[in-house]
Parts: sequence; structure tokens; C-alpha cells
Amino acid sequence: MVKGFRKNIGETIKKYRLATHMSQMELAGKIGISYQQLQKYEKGINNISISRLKQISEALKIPISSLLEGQETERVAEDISEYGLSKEEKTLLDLFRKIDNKDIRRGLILELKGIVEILKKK
Amino acid sequence: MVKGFRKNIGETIKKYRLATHMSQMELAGKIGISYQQLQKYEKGINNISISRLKQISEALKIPISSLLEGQETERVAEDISEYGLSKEEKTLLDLFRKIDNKDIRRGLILELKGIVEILKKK
DNA sequence: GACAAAAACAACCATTAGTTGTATTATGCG
DNA sequence: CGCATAATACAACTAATGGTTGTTTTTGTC
Repeated sequence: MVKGFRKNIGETIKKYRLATHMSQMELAGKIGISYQQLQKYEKGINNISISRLKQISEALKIPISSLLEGQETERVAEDISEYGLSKEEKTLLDLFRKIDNKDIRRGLILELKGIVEILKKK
Repeated sequence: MVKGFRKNIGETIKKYRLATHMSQMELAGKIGISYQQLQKYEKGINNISISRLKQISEALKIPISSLLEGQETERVAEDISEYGLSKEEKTLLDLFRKIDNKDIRRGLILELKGIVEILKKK
């Protein structure tokens, strides 16, 4: 699954391999697999594991990140602020902390439980 | 092969998962695999492909690089998971996160604002 | 055109990624 | 406490694929 992704990486590998004038056999030899297997990587037929990718990056003398180029998600941590809380969650917490009345806080928790309970049954 | 590497990544995944208060089931659900399979990733039993890692990083809302760089990211995750929430606050957040309906979440925030407003006037 | 070397294609096997099912361990809740 | 239920761990199995070798096709270059 997620084939397009795989293929992309394979092409990137090939690109860097050619850039250093290495044949499939050479590179494959360095990382200890058959060149036919390397072909599969480059063509996106087989999945590439992290450890494999690291070996390849070392053989090509480039950082892993170079092989991941174009793969990194753009809007990664867009709405994540400190402590791994989303803005909305932070707002919630900030408001909640302003409620100094214990009973009201308890009540709110109960209300949430109720809502969650109802939503669960749908 | 190259087991140690794999395991490290699994542990990093786990740390980030816990940091965002996600259960194995939740995260596994988001990326479309069984939670048992996720366990294997976290325990380093199964290899993790690049595409899979990307899915995971997206589900956790962190860049892939965070999962790749062993040590450095470990500490970050540690910090995240240890932010000082009271038990009550944690409960609140956990419940809030179970509400997948955006409007309901919004409504709750508004309600809190109202409550805070009223309390202020006393 | 000939000849190698490099790359593609194919068929096959061994490993494992991924599944479901069950067991165990927390975590509430009355 | 004691019971329920969520969360995690463990086991057994199967389908998929990672990886192999063998053969064909392409790509030079002399």
C-alpha cells in the first residue's frame, strides 16, 4: 500500500546512485543484497525498511534525509504547540484552570462523560 | 537484520504515542492496521517501512525526522509525556479527545467561557 | 556487428508483515 | 473490595513480499 510513495523513494535512490556513477551491482554489493533486489527497491516493487534505507544512505554517503526528500509532510506540527497540546486543548485547559470551584469542575467532567457516552452509542 | 535500529524506532514511536495520550488501538486505527501489528512495530519484532513510518508520523503529528533520530528525539518525547497535568486535568483532556465532533467541542469551549465569566463576577 | 556490462524480467523460496483469538494486566467505578 | 472494561501482551496462523538465482533484453564501445 501507499505505492506512489515507495516508488518515489526508489527513484530518488536511483538518482543518487547514478550521480555517484555506481552500478546497481556495486551499490547492492555494498549493502549486501543482490542487484536484482536493489532493482525492486528502485522500481518500487518492494518496500524499503528504515534499516535498509539507512544502509543505502551510508553506501551513497548521503544523509537519510536526502532520500526522504519530497516525502516530508509539509504542515506537520502546524497546530501543535508546546507540550503536545493542540490550541483547542490548551484553551480548554486554560479555561478549566480558571474554575476554582471544585464542584463545578466535577460537574463538567461528568458532563463530558455523558457526552462521550452518548457519542459512543451512535 | 539490524535489529537494534528497529527497536529504537519502535520505542520512539511508543513514547510519542503515549505523549499524545493515544492508545495502541487509536493509533493503529488511524493508520489502518491492527493494534497488535502496531505492538510489533513498537517492540521491534517487525520491520517498519518508510511509507508506514510516514503514516505514523502523520498520525502523531510529528515530522518523520523525529522518529528517525534516536537519542535526541527520545528526550523530547520524555519531556512531552511528563508535562505536569493533574489527574483531573488529564481526565478532562482524555474525555475531550474522545469527542470527534468539532461542533460539540466548540460548544464545550464556549460553555466553559461562559462559566468562567459568571464566576468572575461573583 | 560483436562482446561485455548493465539493467530488466521471471520464477521460485523463506521470511515476515499482518491478521484474529486469547490471556494478562491495569484502571476505573459502585 | 470486587467487578467490569479498557489497554497491552502473547500465540498461532496465513498471505504477502523480501530476497534469491536464472534468463532475457538493452546499452554502450571497439
